[in-house]
Amino acid sequence: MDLKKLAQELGVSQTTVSRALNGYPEVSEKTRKRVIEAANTYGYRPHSAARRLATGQAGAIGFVMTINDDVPTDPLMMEFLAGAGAAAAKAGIDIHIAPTAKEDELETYRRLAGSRQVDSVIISAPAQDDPRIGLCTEIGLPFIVHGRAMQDKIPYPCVDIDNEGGFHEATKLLLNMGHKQIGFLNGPTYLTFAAHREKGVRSALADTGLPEDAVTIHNGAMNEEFSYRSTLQLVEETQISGLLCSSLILAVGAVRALREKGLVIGKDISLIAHDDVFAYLRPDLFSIPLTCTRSPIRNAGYRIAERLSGIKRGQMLSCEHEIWPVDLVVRKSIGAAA
Amino acid sequence: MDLKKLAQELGVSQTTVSRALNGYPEVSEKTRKRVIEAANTYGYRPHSAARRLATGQAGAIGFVMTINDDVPTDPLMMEFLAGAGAAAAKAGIDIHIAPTAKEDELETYRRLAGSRQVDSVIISAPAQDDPRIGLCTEIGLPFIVHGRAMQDKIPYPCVDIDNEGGFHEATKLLLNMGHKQIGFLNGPTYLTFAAHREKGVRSALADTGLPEDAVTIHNGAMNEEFSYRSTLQLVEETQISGLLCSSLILAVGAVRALREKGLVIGKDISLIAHDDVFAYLRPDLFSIPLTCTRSPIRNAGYRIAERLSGIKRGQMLSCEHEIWPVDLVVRKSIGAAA
DNA sequence: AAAAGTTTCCAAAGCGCTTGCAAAATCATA
DNA sequence: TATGATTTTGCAAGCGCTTTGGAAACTTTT
Repeated sequence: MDLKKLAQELGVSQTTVSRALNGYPEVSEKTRKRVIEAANTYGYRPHSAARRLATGQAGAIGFVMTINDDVPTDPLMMEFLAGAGAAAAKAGIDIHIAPTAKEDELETYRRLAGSRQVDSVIISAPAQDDPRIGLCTEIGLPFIVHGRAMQDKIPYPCVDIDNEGGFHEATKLLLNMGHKQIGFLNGPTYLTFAAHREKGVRSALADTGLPEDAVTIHNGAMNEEFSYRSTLQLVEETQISGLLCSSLILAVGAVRALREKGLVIGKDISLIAHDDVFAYLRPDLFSIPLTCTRSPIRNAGYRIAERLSGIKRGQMLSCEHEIWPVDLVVRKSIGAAA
Repeated sequence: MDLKKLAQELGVSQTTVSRALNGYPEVSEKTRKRVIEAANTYGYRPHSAARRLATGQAGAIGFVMTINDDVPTDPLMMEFLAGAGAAAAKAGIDIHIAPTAKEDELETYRRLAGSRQVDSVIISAPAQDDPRIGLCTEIGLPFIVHGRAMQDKIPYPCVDIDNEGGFHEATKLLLNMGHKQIGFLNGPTYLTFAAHREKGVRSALADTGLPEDAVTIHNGAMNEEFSYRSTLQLVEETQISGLLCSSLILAVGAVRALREKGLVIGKDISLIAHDDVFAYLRPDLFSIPLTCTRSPIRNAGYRIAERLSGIKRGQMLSCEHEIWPVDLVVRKSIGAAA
């Protein structure tokens, strides 16, 4: 059933049906009702491609997903997408996933824009000076960054959490409890979130008058093995009594290493990790419940899609930086320094 | 830059440009080369909606993602999507994510088909008698089931792993090592994979001449907490010396409970879990490396998208059931019964 | 009752691409 | 060189929707 047939069936023009269905005011309520009813009974659905062609809008938000065989997919991405999807569904638009190899990333954004498959895109996991921001600005593809860049040449809109503040507070908490040497397992510093967190940690040390080498930082892939090895090394080679982890996955590896070394969490070592809120890995269910900085990544996905769903192709967003506070949830994994 | 302009620029007709770019044979190689070069320098990309409208093909595979606030997203979904995405990218088509609340699920499939946004869909996590199979067959929306149904009224194509065989083998292994009482933490039995796995376990018992109550099964949500509680209960109320888990997440909870009870894995209790292969949770990195039935879910995603990417809208697939064997990887978490 | 203003509807022109059919150009054969 | 066969190209008609510019029908005003 297409527009033409439906219009014939009703004995009105296609124009009228289209307007009635799309809520235009110049259709009498009586006609509108009749049209809507008929559309329902016949199960009419506009052909999306036809509508897109006619309106010039894609009705979709793009999400470029980089997949490399050697790099595992991020399980948090699904949480993020669930949030974005919910907001998109509410606005009646779609999430368009564009898988790509890392090296073809920019080309994928170009393709998405050029073929008009999406009206806007989400830029996730931004690097400090991420080329995608420049690219999207240049080609007029509206976007929101999930996270932040660390450049001020090009303004851009973003939604991010206060990584610096969160880790500042977490570090301060450890310091206040008397810890003098701490370890920090973090992501690679070319990613902004990692850089921000490091900044937060360092500023807390400075505030307390501790030297820079009071913290030993390991940067690396955010997986369990990296964290296990790093923790072993930290325990063997330094005198840390506090440990910060940039994710719960890292905390899992740390816990394994600490246990192996016979160290008791919350007593010998105080542990704080960042929790993106992921139902399959809950900090309160660790054998020693974990103190966490906490911010649900699903909410970020929702908010970004929400902001994006209003805007049409070509119309750039206001470059507002929306920074959310990070909660600090205290549980049993921390204690006073010996 | 659109077709028309590009054609003008080259001094040929739109037809010729279109044909050259789409690899039709009736264009001379000389012309084709010229056209392709021009397309590259001008950065021409066909408007996807226009092409879709003209060809009647959507060029996308649909993936309906149910999101309910109370039900967490499945992290494995991302692995699956990574595989599907890779195959889709290879074929030059897209994965179209359609988020939906559980109760609107069927409606979402209808909408996807009606508005022609996709040429085909993936049906994942099928229930024993899943209504989606009937629906898609009825409305002529091509699909492949990831997993299987348990009905034979309607034929359907699927890609699944041999859940029954895998758990049969795993159970047999435990029985051969002398275990007489085993526990089994499984998903809800309305989901086929869970039903199949139970079947495999039971048939192994029967083969060995053990009574039905040699196994105690707990069905529930596949999360860590369910598994933790269930394991505690099993240990307290039964005499099990072997434990099967339907996922690594369940194994995590089981390990926590067992450790808490002071039971040594591989000695007091033998543990086998199913591993969907998920880089963030590796069975070989458990403190006692885990024996597993193993099948990468990413491969399944790849294969399904691959099969789907050839077919065009309306053209149903052959109802082949593609069942993959499941590996049994033995590690230290199992040992002979006392 | 005619003029002016409103409301309701329609015809037709796109949107940018593909493709059936016909025409033009090229080649092969007699 | 003429003729038919073959390769290459172009014209124009869609694909199904939105939307502009009016026309037609109806109300209100004078």
